[in-house]
Amino acid sequence: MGYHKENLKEQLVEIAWDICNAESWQNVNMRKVAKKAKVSTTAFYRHFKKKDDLKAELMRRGYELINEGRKDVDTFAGYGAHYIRFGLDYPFIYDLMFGNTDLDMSLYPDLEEQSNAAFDGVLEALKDFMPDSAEKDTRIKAINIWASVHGLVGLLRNGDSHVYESEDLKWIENNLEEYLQMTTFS
Amino acid sequence: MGYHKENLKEQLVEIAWDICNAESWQNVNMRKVAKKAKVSTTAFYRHFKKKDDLKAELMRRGYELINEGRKDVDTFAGYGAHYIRFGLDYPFIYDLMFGNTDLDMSLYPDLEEQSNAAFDGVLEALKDFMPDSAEKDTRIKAINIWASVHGLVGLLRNGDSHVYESEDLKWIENNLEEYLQMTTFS
DNA sequence: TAGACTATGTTAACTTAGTCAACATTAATG
DNA sequence: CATTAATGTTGACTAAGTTAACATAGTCTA
Repeated sequence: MGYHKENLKEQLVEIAWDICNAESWQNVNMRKVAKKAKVSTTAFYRHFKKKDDLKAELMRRGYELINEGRKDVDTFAGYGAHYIRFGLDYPFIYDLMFGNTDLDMSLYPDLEEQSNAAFDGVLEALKDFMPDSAEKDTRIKAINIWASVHGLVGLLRNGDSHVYESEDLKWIENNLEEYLQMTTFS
Repeated sequence: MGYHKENLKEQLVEIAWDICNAESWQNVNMRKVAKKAKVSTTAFYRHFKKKDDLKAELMRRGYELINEGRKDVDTFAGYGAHYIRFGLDYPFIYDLMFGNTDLDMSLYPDLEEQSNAAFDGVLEALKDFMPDSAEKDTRIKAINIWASVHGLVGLLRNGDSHVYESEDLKWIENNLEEYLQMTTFS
């Protein structure tokens, strides 16, 4: 309980992650985070330059988590399902990662790296899956899959509208692999 | 130049639209909007309950714009391209509409209506396009298209990453219809 | 080991932004 | 014309990000 904390930076990130994960990034603010860590509001600024740095770090960890998890996946559809489940399991972290255009990723190389790794994963897996396909076709396909996976998460999360809340979305959610087969390799 | 303005509410919305469209919603704030309209900061509150109401109105207009435009489209792929182009032509309005989970649409029925209309459009068009398909398959397909269209806009906008900024994205952007044919009806 | 340099925390305060309350003025209505 | 409703303004409050000045702890070297 000294004046200096054990590993404050890590603590702050974890607290912020927890709040963001539970309540969305909008509910993460310096004063709240600091209070939970039992330090002054501004202690944060000894470890980060600005709040955006914290955001970037949360995003980076999100990608890291996705990238780790996918090592266990073998089928391609299972792969897509893995991404979708991440979006459903960590909805607010997911928002931060993909619903966000205002952060300049090039300012955060570590983040950019994880982000690229995530997409590369799709591409590699797809190459294995359809080895005979022309290089370009494979890449276009990968883009399409990436795109539709992310779009789908959005739909699955917004069950409020007339059309989406139909049986269909529930069916899709419970049959992700089959859905991906259907739509990707029809 | 009286104390009362001609149609202040409309003016405020238009100013906000312009700022948002040019610089993103983050750069829209009451003081700036009020200044451009040459009224006091708080005049806004005579016409809206809170800032979110303004956001909802911009979103609603975005959907309206999309829904109007699609009446001119006939081919199905052209239809998808129409959505994608909207995302590219009005990137920040698009962000507001689709990169946003924190607004409870059910609080804004007019907005919800336009939003539903947008999705219904996809569904109807698809039914026309593949009339022989089973009802459910059509709906699933519509969801997939909706999802991938939105995901694609995100990719097309983030040309910063290694993988995305490849030729592929440029090719897709210039050949939206072909891309949609390729990936949707392969 | 003393002194000095660096890292890490704290306090107070500044700034921007959303919003409200009290008051002022114009418009509308009986 | 008098009252009321609508619309604007001023001033102020609050929340939140951030900075500057100061304080303490840890480290490293003479």
